[in-house]
Amino acid sequence: MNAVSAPCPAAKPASRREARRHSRRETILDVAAQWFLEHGYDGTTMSAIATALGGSKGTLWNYFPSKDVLFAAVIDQVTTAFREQLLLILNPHDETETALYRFCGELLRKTSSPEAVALYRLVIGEANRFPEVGRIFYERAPLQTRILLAEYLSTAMERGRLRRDDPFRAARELIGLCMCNSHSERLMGLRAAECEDTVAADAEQATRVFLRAYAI
Amino acid sequence: MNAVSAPCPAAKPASRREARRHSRRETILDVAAQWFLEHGYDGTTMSAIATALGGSKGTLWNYFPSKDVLFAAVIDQVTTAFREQLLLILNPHDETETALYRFCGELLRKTSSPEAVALYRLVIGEANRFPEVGRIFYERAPLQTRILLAEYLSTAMERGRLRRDDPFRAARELIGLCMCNSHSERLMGLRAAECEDTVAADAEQATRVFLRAYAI
DNA sequence: TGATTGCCGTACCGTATAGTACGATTTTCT
DNA sequence: AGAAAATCGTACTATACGGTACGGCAATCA
Repeated sequence: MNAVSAPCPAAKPASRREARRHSRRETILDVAAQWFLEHGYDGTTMSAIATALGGSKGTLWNYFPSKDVLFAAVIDQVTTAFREQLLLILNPHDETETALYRFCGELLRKTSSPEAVALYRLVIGEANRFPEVGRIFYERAPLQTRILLAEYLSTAMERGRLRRDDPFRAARELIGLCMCNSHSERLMGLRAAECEDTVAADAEQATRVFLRAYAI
Repeated sequence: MNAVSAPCPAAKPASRREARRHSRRETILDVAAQWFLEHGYDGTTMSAIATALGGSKGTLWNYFPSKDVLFAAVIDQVTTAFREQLLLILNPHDETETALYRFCGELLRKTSSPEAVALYRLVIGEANRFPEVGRIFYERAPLQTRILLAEYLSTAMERGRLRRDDPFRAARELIGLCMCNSHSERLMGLRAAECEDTVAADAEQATRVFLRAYAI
């Protein structure tokens, strides 16, 4: 068992310096993330980040040896945060329709937030220059979501609630039915935020079509 | 009626100079398109384009007054070309299943080509800096495809081949079922080109699920 | 053929930016 | 308290890039 509320692995004795250094690093990552997400890689300058930090450039380079490295660290942190924020509810005690409907709603709300859209844009836009970035993001967020849903669908198929089929493929299809509504339009900047009514309607429609195709 | 094979509106008398100028402009657009698609906006320099042209920078600025304007012109040209290349077959005399299957296959082949992927990336990555670009691309390519499919579906519904429902929404769903298979993975750089077998399998699966959901 | 127009090559300007250097100052460790 | 580490502010280097200027050469036009 780990000690309770030990956020840091290997539990460094947390000398004052170490703690300060750690929190400073987090602050830098937060500020940098804001800039990268809002202005893209080239639109973000190290000087701007340093200024926004209220610190000097020397300090910035003390923590990250180059812009590339800082960017990679930001993507790492942001995708982790995104995955954690994307933990989705799939209550096995709910009616299948209800469970899926709620899942779709959550998925839509979270992937249509301005931050999520900015992250998608950044990852896709820099996929050429930083091939790692695409993989990291994909494996942390969309793939995890799909696995989670596939497990649920698998159980539902075994219990006779859904027609038996490849659950991993079915998961992809339900997610596709959700996202097809507006995700790419949003990525291209054609839609602002989504209102709750639209989300509910889209989630309901996706669930309905999916259930028709996978009825027993 | 327009004159036959008059590619240029207002049919300039095509003095030698005018013709030369026109073709030069096309060449510039082609070269610039290659660079922008492969390296992105910031990764492309005007000097590089000029060198690739075999010409000088002065000439480049003679045709386009700034990098922004050149980029906009490139997007305009490339999206137009993409739309034309995306004209899809929907033969009303085929069996519904066959028509849709062929449509899906074509759609997949065309949207998964390296050039198409590069274009999607460019548009999405620069959606912040060039808000126009997203709209232009969307209205020319994805929206046209969707309208085309919706018209076909509408007819099929009227003829009793498919369950009556909103054809425009149904079109979005079929396209979503196609694209969900691999499009976003490709945008993030996780897949290379697609082999024909995969395309066929994906098209078949999308058609099957769609038809189950929209059976009469 | 003579005037015009466009193109090439190259040098140049101004600016922006990643990254460095360094001395002064503050914070932390022992 | 005194040593060590981190931070700050600022000035600086090197480079890259968008865009301009200009003199000479080739194609085009009338």
